[in-house]
Amino acid sequence: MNQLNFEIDICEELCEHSRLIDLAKAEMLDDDTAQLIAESFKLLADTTRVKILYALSHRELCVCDIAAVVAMGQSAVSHQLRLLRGARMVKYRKEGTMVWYSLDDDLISLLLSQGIEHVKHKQK
Amino acid sequence: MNQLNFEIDICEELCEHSRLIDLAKAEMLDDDTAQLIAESFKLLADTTRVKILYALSHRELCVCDIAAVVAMGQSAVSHQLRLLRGARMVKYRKEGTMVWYSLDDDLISLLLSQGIEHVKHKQK
DNA sequence: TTAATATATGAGCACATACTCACATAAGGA
DNA sequence: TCCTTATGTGAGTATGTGCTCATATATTAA
Repeated sequence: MNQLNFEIDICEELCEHSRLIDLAKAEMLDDDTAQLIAESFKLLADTTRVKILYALSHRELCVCDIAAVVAMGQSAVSHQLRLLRGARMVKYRKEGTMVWYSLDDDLISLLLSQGIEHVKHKQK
Repeated sequence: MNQLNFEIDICEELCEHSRLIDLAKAEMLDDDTAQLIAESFKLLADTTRVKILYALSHRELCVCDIAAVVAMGQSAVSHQLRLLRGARMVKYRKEGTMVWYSLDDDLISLLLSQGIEHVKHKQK
């Protein structure tokens, strides 16, 4: 009688539905995983980086080309590339003084295109 | 002789590769679209919101249940739900004084699971 | 009406982020 | 060697973000 977990969605105590909460808690992502996921999305959550990744999803480009394409300064682009490199979303190869960047894997490109889908869908 | 667009990837002037840049510029997302995409990802770019959306991807929950599951105050959760509502990532229905939230469409859940895939993949 | 409960929201604050500017580094050519 | 070019990075700064706290709103019950 000390357990009151009815199998119905009725407010028990303080509005909380213990059964639903227990279920949801049991399958919840742990803090570290949730944070890693958030950090991945964070890298896709900036206009400049979206443009950079979108450009790279079509072809390899060097830093100053990227700067020209996204219409930002070389320094700003370099800073962003550093973040993307850190998350291994882009890879690069050096050729003399130039550095050519490309996407590190296809999942990024897939995520991006689904973001685009989402936006189109929400615009109706 | 005033056009120097060789079909080779050799640095022409100021390092920029005009042909690549022209191609990339031609297919580049316009500013508004890139910003909408970034704003969508921004909503997935926070640990608390990731947890909320993940919980809602399994079942409908009311506000205080969500608060219990993600271990945050009701106010904090309410603020986050407001953002998610604004982007139509979640929908809700009122039942008395309670409000039940659920995901607005399956694309969000798909995006989330691909974010999770990405993290798993990068962790090797 | 009054009280209780569930949710929403405005203000304030601490912290994160994305630029710019100046300069560092690295590779090539004269 | 010295100079030029391509890229990287630290510092500073303006802006954005996500919480807490207090309070507002809305619904239900007494």
